[in-house]
Amino acid sequence: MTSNKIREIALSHFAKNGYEGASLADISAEVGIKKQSIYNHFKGKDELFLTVFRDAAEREMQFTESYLLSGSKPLLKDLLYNFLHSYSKRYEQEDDTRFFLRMAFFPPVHLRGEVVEYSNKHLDTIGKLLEQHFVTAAHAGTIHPEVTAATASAAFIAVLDGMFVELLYGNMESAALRLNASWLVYWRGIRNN
Amino acid sequence: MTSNKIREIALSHFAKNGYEGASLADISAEVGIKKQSIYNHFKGKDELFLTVFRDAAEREMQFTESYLLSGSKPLLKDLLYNFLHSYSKRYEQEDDTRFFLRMAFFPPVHLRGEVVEYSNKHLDTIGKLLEQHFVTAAHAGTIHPEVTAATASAAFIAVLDGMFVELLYGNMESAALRLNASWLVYWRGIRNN
DNA sequence: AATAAACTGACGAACGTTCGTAAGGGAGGA
DNA sequence: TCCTCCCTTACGAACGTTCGTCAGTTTATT
Repeated sequence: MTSNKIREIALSHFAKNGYEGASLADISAEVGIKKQSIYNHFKGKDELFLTVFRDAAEREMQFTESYLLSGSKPLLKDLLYNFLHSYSKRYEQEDDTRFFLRMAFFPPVHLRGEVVEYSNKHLDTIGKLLEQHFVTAAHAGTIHPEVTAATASAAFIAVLDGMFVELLYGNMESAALRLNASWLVYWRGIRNN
Repeated sequence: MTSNKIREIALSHFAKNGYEGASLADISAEVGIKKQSIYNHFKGKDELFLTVFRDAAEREMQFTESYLLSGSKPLLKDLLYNFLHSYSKRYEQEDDTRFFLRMAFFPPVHLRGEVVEYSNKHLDTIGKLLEQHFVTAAHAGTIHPEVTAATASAAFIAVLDGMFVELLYGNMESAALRLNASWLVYWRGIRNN
């Protein structure tokens, strides 16, 4: 399906060059068609972008939920640690995450509203899913009483974002280094004993 | 001086819209001149951008050094905590930091080399300046022996970046909330006792 | 025969850039 | 003081290019 091919390639271009930096000419060239042919599948650049963005947002959401909704209840320590590593691997392999992250930070001005809405939804979901685990862990005494579930959750998302930054800015290796350091300090900071 | 006015306004436009999103027409209009007149002061868009970027990078560097080179040696806890808060306030008030951060993440493709070079220099400087304080603190027994100076430093920069993300993506209030959480967990994670 | 999806061709608008030109001010000599 | 030369800075007009978009036509599939 050409439409899907356009989606895929458009996503990679948006991720790499941003909305303004990505041109329909370049995208269509890589697809192997003329840029005018894109209009057989999408009304215009905006619709193409929003379609691609919504798809990516949904896949991000699904990944998160599939991880944090797990019926099995692993140890908090394992859950969090694996989540960080899975997400970093995901970032490395999937254009989705790079694209989603870049657009969440710097959306095209005239589509800002829609983009921000989806981004917030995603963050809220992560936050709520996490909080459940932290509350459970707090009751079980896994977390030090000085650290509330809300605090542990907020700090964890900060660790996640810090990892994203290093992935965006540095590379896999430097991100792994930072992740190890962040995780060591973070877990020491919230654990009980 | 018109040249400086161009610099200032160009910086704010680059910060808000990115390199491709900022047009010489918009910039010059806000300055109060025609876009052709910019060429009396700069060879072109690239030179304007690089000039502005180098200036911003230098000011960022100066801010960092003035803070972390302080001849007086405050307590590590105070130094770090105040640094985080000062930087968040700086981000709020200065276009410099927003601009620098955005361009470090997503530089214009054809100027990537130069931009990355300056960004790395800045990060290295922060890292080295921090490491000194952490080494000192480690010798003084302020930091828990399980946490090396390098680890504490890397984790702290991650906290800083996490704060940047929330500033970029959220707002001052949400950033303050996250900062409090991150800081509480971080300090618990590295302190001795 | 009908329909989807590719094509060619052209459009106005915006982009960064270059040209020649004119206004203004300071320096130096008559 | 006046005149001239030069330098700076602004301008209008236009450049070639690229942008996203629209209309009409051909090709391929069913």
